Amino acid sequence: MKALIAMSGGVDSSVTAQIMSREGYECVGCTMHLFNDDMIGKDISDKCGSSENALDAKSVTDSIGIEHYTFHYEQQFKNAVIEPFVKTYEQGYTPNPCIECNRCMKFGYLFEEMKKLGCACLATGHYARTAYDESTGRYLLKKALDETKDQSYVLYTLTQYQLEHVRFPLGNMTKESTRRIALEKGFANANKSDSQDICFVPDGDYVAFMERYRDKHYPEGDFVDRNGKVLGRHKGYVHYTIGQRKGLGVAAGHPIFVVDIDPVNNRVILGENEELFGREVVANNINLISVPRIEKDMRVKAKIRYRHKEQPAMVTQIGDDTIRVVFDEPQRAITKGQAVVVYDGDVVVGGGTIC
RNA sequence: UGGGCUAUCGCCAAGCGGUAAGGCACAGCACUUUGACUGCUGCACUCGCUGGUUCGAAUCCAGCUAGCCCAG
Repeated sequence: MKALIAMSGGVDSSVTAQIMSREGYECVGCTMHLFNDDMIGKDISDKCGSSENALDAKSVTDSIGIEHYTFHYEQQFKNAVIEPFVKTYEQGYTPNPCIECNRCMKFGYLFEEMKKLGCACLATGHYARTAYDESTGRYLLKKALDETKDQSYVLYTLTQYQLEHVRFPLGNMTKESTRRIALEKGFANANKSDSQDICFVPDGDYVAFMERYRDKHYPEGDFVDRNGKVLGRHKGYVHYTIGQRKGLGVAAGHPIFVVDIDPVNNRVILGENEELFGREVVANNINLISVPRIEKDMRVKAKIRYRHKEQPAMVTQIGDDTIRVVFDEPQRAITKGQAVVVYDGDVVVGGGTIC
């Protein structure tokens, strides 16, 4: 059986290819080329989606002895990930580009390639698991066995069809065992550090990226408190996110945080930490996995950001494309643009974009 | 111009004769396939300036400078 392996050039996806190959799949490795250096304007040599990584991936496929393709998706990536990313910030929200990238690139365009190449499945290096629920006839997305590396949060957009055809060989492994395999196999990238930051913003300065991309400067404005009292000047509202403390440059005598962003008036509202807590989250653009629809209130655990520790909550479907999650305890910095993902034990029920 | 008050790190602020707390901001690191949060570390050989008293002063005294308040 033929399998397409999505390879970023990192350790995880390399080991994924190794495991799939060892399991007897006829593997084809591939790497997506997502952006060009001139677009980034910086050295991106060690980042996902760059040319350098395609070479790392190629060295691994060579050592395993499988084919390797590079797909050029610069335009698709720009339309599907970068543009929405920039637009979301401009709306005063905070995007999670990894989720869009998974939805549109890895499980969108790459899925098309999988079919074109006659592959039965696509394997990626995500730490998550899939399963089939006999009783409901639905494919499930489950947390990784190693919960500290679990990435199911960024995969909540997967459809039944995608779940049926995706493989996550690392889902029941620990990071240590993955790295050990890479070392045993002598992969060139065995000791490469984990990826982090936004792949197309390698220096972390996403605003500088946005200004290059838009060829404009986001104007400065006022920091104000709830009463409109000016507390200082901000560098442009797109620099900030709800709950942010660092980088404000406002010495209030005590820690002060971004509690709201007003893009229309180019104002950033500052306030106390306590003001950041809320119990209710409404999300749209939802994707449900374990059930076709949430018929009645469900007791769940939910996460409102990637590194959020899941919290007990009640989820209700309040529209065809909308859910409401009410946490037992108030959660800090519920941020529009981020995703809320709900879990029933190890199983991802679904998720949506906080609005 | 008379009277009073205050001058300590970028901001706020302890200190009251014994050899510069703390908070905020800032920087670095850790954490991390988003942005944040968080944690750890660092951050005034010096207390507006100049003299004086004292074994020893940011702390007492004098003058100067600056700012604030009251008076005019």
